[in-house]
Amino acid sequence: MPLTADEIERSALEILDRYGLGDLSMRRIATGLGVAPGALYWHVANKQQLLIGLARRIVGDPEPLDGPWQSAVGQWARSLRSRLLEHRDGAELVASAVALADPVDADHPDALAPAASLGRLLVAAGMSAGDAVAAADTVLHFTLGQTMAWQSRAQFRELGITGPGAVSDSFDLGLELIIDGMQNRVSTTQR
Amino acid sequence: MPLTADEIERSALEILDRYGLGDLSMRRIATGLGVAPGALYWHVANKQQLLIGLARRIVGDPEPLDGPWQSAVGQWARSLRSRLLEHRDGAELVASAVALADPVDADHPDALAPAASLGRLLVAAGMSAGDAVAAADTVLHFTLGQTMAWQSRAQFRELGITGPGAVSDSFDLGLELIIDGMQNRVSTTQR
DNA sequence: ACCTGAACACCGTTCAAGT
DNA sequence: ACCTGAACACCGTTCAAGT
Repeated sequence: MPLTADEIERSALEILDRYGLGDLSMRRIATGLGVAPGALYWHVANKQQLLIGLARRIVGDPEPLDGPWQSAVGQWARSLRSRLLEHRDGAELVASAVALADPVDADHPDALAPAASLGRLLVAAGMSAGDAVAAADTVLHFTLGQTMAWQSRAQFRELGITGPGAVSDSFDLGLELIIDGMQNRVSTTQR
Repeated sequence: MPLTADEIERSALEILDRYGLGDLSMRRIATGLGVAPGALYWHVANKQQLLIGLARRIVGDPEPLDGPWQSAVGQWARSLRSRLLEHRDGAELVASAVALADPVDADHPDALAPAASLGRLLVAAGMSAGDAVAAADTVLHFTLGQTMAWQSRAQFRELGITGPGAVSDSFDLGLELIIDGMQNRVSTTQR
């Protein structure tokens, strides 16, 4: 039976997890599927689009967020972070896909815009639309960047290039700091 | 007269600015210098190290920061941002170099750690060492991520793939939000 | 010491031709 | 409709051999 885009993406994710982003080539995916390299291009436009598809899979659907907005923001960020950490080079892949897929707004529901749900939550909590977008972007970029650095350090450690001993994980500290900063926007804007 | 590492880096920066990160290959740099590809490897360990060197050049030396800490933090971030925007794909290049060069701490003064000076400033302003590292990292990752997304959107726009009209620049909003969040850490820790 | 020539082991992508 | 074979135009890196 014929190849499908879904099969290609699943196979690509396996290579990513086992060998890393640097070894994720179209030719390797094709070999893994027992197919000629050119065959992939019947199902997938090009490598960039394939990577965006992988990023979408890694990020997944937004969790339902409950409780007061402060803890919902924390939940959102920690959930994104843990999804990124489930795959080798997950943060790096998603960070560049977010930039590439960027036309990120409203009318383009297909965009890779994980912060959209967070933005809506912040509006519901009392933020202006502009502040909510900026605040959601802040949490998103912080999470992607911090996780990317953390993950690449972790991979160095696995290779024994230990560098400085356990760099304490400052993710939660940074996250709280951002949530604190949001407080003003919510209470200021609320009537 | 012989080639130097400095010459190679300068030549690489020109290619970056004119053709972008995707076209920045060792072979192209060599051609630009009128030299065989292998010649570069006498002066530079490999492409990764060369990219880290470029990132160091782009980031440059820390500006002297003055005034109250709140405005110094703003200065720091805006200065980093404008340096990233001076080069095509500057944010993307520096973001990945920061992750790659990571063993980022103390004893390794050669690391690409632009947030170090910011961390010292925050300690001087009254933060604990741990909070200062986390806060500086937050500003750094936010700045890299936001600028990377902004820059790639800007490049799409140049190609006419306009996507959504002028997405308003939420950099300053996000930055203020983070600075607000820092306030608590400074005043809480201060005696 | 510094560089060339030439090779090795790869890439992404296209496209006629087959089934 | 879906895939193969084969090509095109590239990569990063190594290393004997030259000067």
